[in-house]
Amino acid sequence: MILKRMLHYAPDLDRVFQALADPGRRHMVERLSRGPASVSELSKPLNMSLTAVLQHVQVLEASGLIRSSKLGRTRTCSINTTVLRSAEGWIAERRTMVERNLDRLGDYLAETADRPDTAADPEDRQRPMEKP
Amino acid sequence: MILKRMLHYAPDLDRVFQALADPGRRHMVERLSRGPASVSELSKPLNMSLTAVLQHVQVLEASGLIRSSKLGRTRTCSINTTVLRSAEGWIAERRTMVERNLDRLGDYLAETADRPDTAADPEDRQRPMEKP
DNA sequence: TCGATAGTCAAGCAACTGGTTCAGTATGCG
DNA sequence: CGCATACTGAACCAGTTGCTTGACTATCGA
Repeated sequence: MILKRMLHYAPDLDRVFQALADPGRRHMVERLSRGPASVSELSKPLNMSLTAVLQHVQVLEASGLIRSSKLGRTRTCSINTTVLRSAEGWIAERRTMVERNLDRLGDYLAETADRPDTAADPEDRQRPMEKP
Repeated sequence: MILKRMLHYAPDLDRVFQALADPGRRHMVERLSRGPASVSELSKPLNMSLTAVLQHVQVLEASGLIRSSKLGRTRTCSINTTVLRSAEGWIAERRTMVERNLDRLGDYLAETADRPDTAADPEDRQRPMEKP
């Protein structure tokens, strides 16, 4: 087992989310999630110059989302699941935190309710301060 | 602010990931994941003008990640878990796709291996085309 | 060897971003 | 009332992004 770098490396979420914010780049990630591909393969469905596609590849690679290596004249790109997982993890942590707090609020409301005619749908608890 | 109704909307991943790409905005999301907050509360740890914070709030709200409503003179922001979940879902789908394909590749390699001295660490299968 | 293929580099450009300041408006409170 | 709070709007500005074109290098295959 190779324990090289990135064992406890803080992935650069700025760059990762920035990379995912472009539809063309998401398209590339989607394509690469089905297996490795060359730069020109990635460019085919994308209606832009190869130069532009290469720039997107560089953005994705700088974010760590993909890796690439050149063999002969073709550069082959593939996805790095680690970074994908860490972006997913950041969102998941915040989401579960929100849900946990909403549940607690729900419990609190249930406990202190004298008149139980209040809303019970958890989604409705997201705007708890809208009425005077 | 942006009162656009997005009821059965396809969440705009461009805007969502773009919103998450800024550390200040992620800080706000993190804060809001612990409960609703006003704009000036959000601004406190952020070392920038209130105007700037408000602009970030507008970006987050346009992405659907947060909602806000004004009561008296204070605007209270809260997180929308739905959009958070859809961003998480997009990443998760790609990640599981990658992992599924890596597993299939692993199985294939295991089946066709005459000499079983090849690497077994799944992470190493991410660069499968580096040899002629 | 020659031409097609695959990528790379550099420069330029319009649009977008993330901040600022200044000048408001509306509300809460003593 | 009068002052502080909390936000809002408009204008401006430097830096970044997402492309483009044109010139160039390197490799593959007949």
